[in-house]
Amino acid sequence: MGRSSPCCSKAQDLKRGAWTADEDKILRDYIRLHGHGRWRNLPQKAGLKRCGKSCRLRWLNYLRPDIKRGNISSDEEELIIRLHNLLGNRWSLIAGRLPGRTDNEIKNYWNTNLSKRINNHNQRQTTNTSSSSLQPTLPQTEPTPFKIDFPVIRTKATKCSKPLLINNNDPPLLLHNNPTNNAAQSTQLLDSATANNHNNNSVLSSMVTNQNMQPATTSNGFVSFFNEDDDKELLSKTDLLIDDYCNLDDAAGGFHDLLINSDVMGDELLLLSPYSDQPTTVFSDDILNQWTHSYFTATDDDDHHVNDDDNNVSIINHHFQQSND
DNA sequence: AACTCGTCCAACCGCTGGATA
DNA sequence: TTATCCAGCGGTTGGACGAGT
Repeated sequence: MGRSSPCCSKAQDLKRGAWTADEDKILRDYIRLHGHGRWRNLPQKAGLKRCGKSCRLRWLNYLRPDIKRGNISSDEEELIIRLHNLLGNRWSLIAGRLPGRTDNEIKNYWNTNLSKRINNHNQRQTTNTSSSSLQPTLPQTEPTPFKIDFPVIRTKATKCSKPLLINNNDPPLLLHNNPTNNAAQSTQLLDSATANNHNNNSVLSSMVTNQNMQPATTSNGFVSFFNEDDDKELLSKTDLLIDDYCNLDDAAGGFHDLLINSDVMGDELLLLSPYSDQPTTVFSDDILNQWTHSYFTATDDDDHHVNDDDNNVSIINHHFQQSND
């Protein structure tokens, strides 16, 4: 793979620094007319003396219509902390769980607010525990910062562009990580499903598994749920995360609960990720079954909820691409 | 009022890896 | 198979701003 030539050559006399309102308007108007993408050529076409990267960043972090303005709420803050515990500095993944927030915003918020608070908190905890066991506990009014001594999930997202349609009458697809279920076979399995089910409601699947994970009875990675609104919705294989379509507040067992209770998974099997020197969190079949069952059989009218009987749900167990290829 | 210092955050930079010719 | 394009990611930077002296 070659390195790209720098798109923002300093010799090109491109403007840098803060954007003006005029530039914003030009970019917004251009994207409104032509859509975004092709960032490299966009400035020239739009008449902006900026590099494509700069335009892209300005659009994504500021001009996008779905950007959420205003302070991070306490709920959002708590979610950021919990997601950071699980994902580490994967700002884009974290941002993906916070609608309207950008990775840059979350990263800045973390660096300027949360990391300090958490450091202070941990420092005080260390002091408390080292000095005396009779030290009073921290006041309960202390905001949520805490540190779960729990391994960060390291994912390796795999981008797939191949459209996939799966029969909604088929049983949910569950890919286990086991020695016979490597990435190629998973792809084959899904492609086969694709070929057999092109007239049916869509469900998105993903297929990256790790061929060295054992035992066969252990599932790891993430699970995503998909409901279908249209009869022929077309989705693409892509990288997924837990709760892409889950209600975070779902008391029946959504990701929120999983995050809140993540420390209870300490008893679950931990395996080494093939591409990281850090342990990978593994959800046992029991947890997955319990979680998915309660989720599927939840009986409210939320659009995100689907009934187990409908089979228009696919369970996708995925992630962890073999890195030693 | 002038200066210093710390904080915040928009923007930049280097890099990665998938897509494609 | 290789080179290049391109979008995206995460770390870093630097200017704006407010608080303190």
